[in-house]
Order: sequence, then structure tokens, then C-alpha cells
Amino acid sequence: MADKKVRVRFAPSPTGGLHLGGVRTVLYNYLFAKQLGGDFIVRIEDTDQTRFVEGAEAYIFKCLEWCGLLPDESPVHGGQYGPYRQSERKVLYKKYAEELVANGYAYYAFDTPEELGKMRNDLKTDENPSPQYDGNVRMKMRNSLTIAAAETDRLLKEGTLHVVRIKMPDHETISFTDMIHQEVSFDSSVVDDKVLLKADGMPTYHLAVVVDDYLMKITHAFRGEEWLSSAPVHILLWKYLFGLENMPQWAHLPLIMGPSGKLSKRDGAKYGFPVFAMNWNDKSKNELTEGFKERGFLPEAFINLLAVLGWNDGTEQEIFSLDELIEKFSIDRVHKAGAKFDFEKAKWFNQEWIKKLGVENYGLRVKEYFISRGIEITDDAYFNKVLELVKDRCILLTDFYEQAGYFFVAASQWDTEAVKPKWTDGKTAFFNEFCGQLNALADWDTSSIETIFKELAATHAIKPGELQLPMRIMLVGGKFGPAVFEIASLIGKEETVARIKKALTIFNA
RNA sequence: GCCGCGUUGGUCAAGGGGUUAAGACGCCUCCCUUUCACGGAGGAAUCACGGGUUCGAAUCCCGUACGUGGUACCA
Repeated sequence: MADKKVRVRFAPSPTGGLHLGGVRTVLYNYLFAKQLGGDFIVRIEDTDQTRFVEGAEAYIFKCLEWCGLLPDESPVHGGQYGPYRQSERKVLYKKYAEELVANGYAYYAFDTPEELGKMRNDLKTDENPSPQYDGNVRMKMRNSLTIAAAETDRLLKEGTLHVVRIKMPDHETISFTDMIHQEVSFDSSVVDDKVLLKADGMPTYHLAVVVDDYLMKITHAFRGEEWLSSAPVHILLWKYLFGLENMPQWAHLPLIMGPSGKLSKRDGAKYGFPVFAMNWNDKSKNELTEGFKERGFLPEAFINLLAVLGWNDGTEQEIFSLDELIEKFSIDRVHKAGAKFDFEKAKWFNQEWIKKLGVENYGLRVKEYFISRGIEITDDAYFNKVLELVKDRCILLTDFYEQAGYFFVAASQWDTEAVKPKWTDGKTAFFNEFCGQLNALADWDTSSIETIFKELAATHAIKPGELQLPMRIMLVGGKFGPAVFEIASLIGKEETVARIKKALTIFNA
């Protein structure tokens, strides 16, 4: 095992949006594989035909692309171990299910859903609210263990609907070493006889994951902790089918929690933060769920915040690029406990990445956003200069609209409350004269504008500070933004003078 | 109910027998800046509880509580 090439897989089922936790599972898979020069495979687990959702698979790949976590093998990227959609591998599983039955590790069960429901209902007590199809009841049900062989053959030949169930052994301790949790063990008699092959011929997750991990030569299997309870089934299947020595090493990742319990789409809606990587439009429900991308997150920030939600490198470093993560990630330092997702901290990561990355990395996205809000961008050099000037003030990419909009469109509302109480005729006189001097100014640059502003203030015997705030309101509309003279210098002489004049009429109204 | 997993400030977390129990987010105060930020300096706030073991426990052991996942012909 040690000398084999590392191969990991992410195995989503295409039933909806791609959740935070899903992306983190992808990330850890990816980091682990890339660090060891291995392969990252995406396999689509679409064995439940009733839950198929149009467009979900394509959406998952779009999200991975946005995150920059590209698979080496997948239904769209190809590879030698395909097909990579379980629905297209249907014929494979039956053989293994039959092998298990032949060896006495599994059996055919003919119980109808109604019979199953009746069993659960009849056996239900306060002590045992959810009875299982297990060693205690299997001999009372309709299966190849309880009916004669000839009868079973007949039912099979007649095409009677049936499933294949694993026969869980009695009181056997099943244990394994998880890469995160270390030794974990279970008593086989507390787990039920899970269905392996459904009546429609499709495998359940339990059979499919084992067969495909084997066939695809997976060496390390990362999955959410919600799978830990069914690990004994998978381990038994490995033992029965392919040998424990070939089983991948398991790592059960801690869950990402919401404000109350496991993080859900609902939490996002309730508390106002995204839960999916990208916008997900559920056409059947006509429901749009917001994504981190559309909320204004940079993929670098998204990856970064997910990486450190449950992992850290033991130093004080918090900002990591994908390359650094590949270098520094270690599964040993992944936390055992679930982590509550904190949107405030998530925003901080994005803010750090906005500051860290040059505008050239995200200018295009901001530009598209501006255009969608009706602002024409004709001069890219100017646009980039503006973004560079305001980027320290932005937490999300969408903040650029508010922080830089006035560089393109003059304000139509002014924070007059900030100036009116202290407004005087002397100030009006100052600004009128200032406009004249600006018109005559030969070198339109920040320091020249500032110089004449301060000199003129002195001749009017007004402190420059008394005039700077009004000037800001005139140019910006509100009490925010970079240095006023920088703004004036960028928007140009005509625009500056026009905005001052316009505002003067408002202030004096 | 049963089974599994977990538990260091509000949140993310370092630390794994002797520490003033790091750091970050958020919050508060101050400095910088006559805007808002950025940056800088401070502050409040933590080892779930109970028993052991030990000279000494946040760290090891056992209970309890709480949280969380599973208990489907869903993944």
C-alpha cells in the first residue's frame, strides 16, 4: 500500500447545491493528494434515481472550477478508471452482490416496503423507537435465510422484486484506525443488515463506495463524519470482497456546524450568509440559494477560510494560498471536533485577500458587477486605479460599488447633516473662489490641488479641516472614501468643479 | 432508546503533567487620520462538571452532563 500512488476521491451525489462542508472535503482531498503527488478523482454517486436533479452535476464542476480545485479524473475530465458516474457502472455491482450471497455474507430479501413498515411499527417500543432489520428480526422476515432454497430460486426466476442485504455477524468487534479519530470500534450486532443492492438493481452507497474505491484504486478515503456510523459495513465489505489489506485509509472529517446544529441551507437563509459555493437555482422549487461567489467572495479567501476551519499548521499563520496549503497541510492536525461556521471571520478572510491580491486578480469581476448595476466603464486604467485606491475599504467584492461608485457617477444625495450645521457664507465664498483657482490650475495633481486649497483657506482665515469635510461631501456625497484631494485628482478638473458648484446650490438651499 | 464521535473565551483555535493558558475574528478604549477605512497600542472574556492518579492535571484514567452524527431499497 505504501508504495502505491496516492489516489483520493470526492464522491458527491448530484442532488443540489454544493455545500461548504462539501467544498472543504474536496479541499482536504485535493491538498492531501497534491502534496503527495497523487490523483484527485471526482466520482458522481447518482445511484438514487429518485433524487436526480437536473443540472446539479454540471454545477458541481463549475464550483470546483471556481475554487481552482480541478480533478485529475472525473466524468468530464476523463481517466482510465471510468465510467465515473455510478449510474453508468450499474452492471458492475450485481456481480459483487452475488458473490457475497454465494459466500454467505449476504442474502436476498423479498420484503415489500409495506412489510418493512409493518415490522418497524410492530416492533416499535419506547425502549426501541427505531427497530432495525438486524440479527434479531432477520429470521422473522421474508428472505433467502428463512425460505427454502427452491422457493428462493423460484422467486428470483419469476423476477420478484428483491434486495440484497448484508448479513451482519453476531457480536463481532469491528475496529479500524481512522486518520483523524485513531482507533474506532463497533459491535457488529448493533448495526443493521444494510441493503446493498436495491430492488431496481442499483447499488446503495454502501456497496458502491467499496466496489468503486477498489476498482478505482483509491488509497485514502476522506468523507464527512456522518459516515462514521456506517464504517463497519464498509469494513466488512472490504474484508469479504477485496481484503482488508487493500482497503483505503479512512479519514472522517469533522462536521461544519451552523448556529444551531449541523450547518444547513436553512441557516444561511435565516442568518443571512451563503452556504453554497455558488448560486444554486432549484428549478423544481423555484428557489435560489446564494453562493459565496455571488456574495462577493474571492476563491482564494473561500479556500483559505475553509482550510482553517478544522485545521491549522500549528503556527500563528492564518492566511494561506492554495500552494502554501498544499505544502503545509497535514491530516494529523485536523481537529476531531466539529467547528461552528462564523460568517464574520469568513468576511475577514475575504478582506485580507482583497488587500493582498492586486486589482488585476478581481477587477474583471468588479467591473461586471458595476456594469450590471448600470455603470459604464470606458477606461480600464482609470477603473483599476480607482479600485486600487479604495480596496482597503472593501470586505466583499460587492462593496466596491458603494466605495467607488462616485468615481463614475456623481452623487445624487448628500449627507447635508454633516455640513449644514456649520455652514457659513464664508465657506460659500471660499468654495466659489476655489473653483476659479481650480479652473486656472495648470498641473492637475493631488499635491497642487491640496496646496491651493490650503493657501486659499489661509487667506480666508478658515482652518483647512473645516473645509475638507464639506469638500468630501461635495465630491463623494458621504463621509467616507480616500483622501479628498486624491479623489479630486482622479475625477478630473471639470468634474470636481461641477460637483462643488452643484453641491453649493444644495448646501445654500 | 441504542450505537458512534466529540467538549480550551461568543466564534476559530495553540498548548497534550509544572505556562502570567498563545494567536485570530468579533466587541470595547486609545493613537494615527479634521471622512470612512487601513495600520498601531491596550482591554474585557476560556480549560463542561464530578471523582480519581500525581508533589503537581487544561493536559492521564473513570464516570456524569451537554452537544453532535447515525439508526432508510438517501447519500
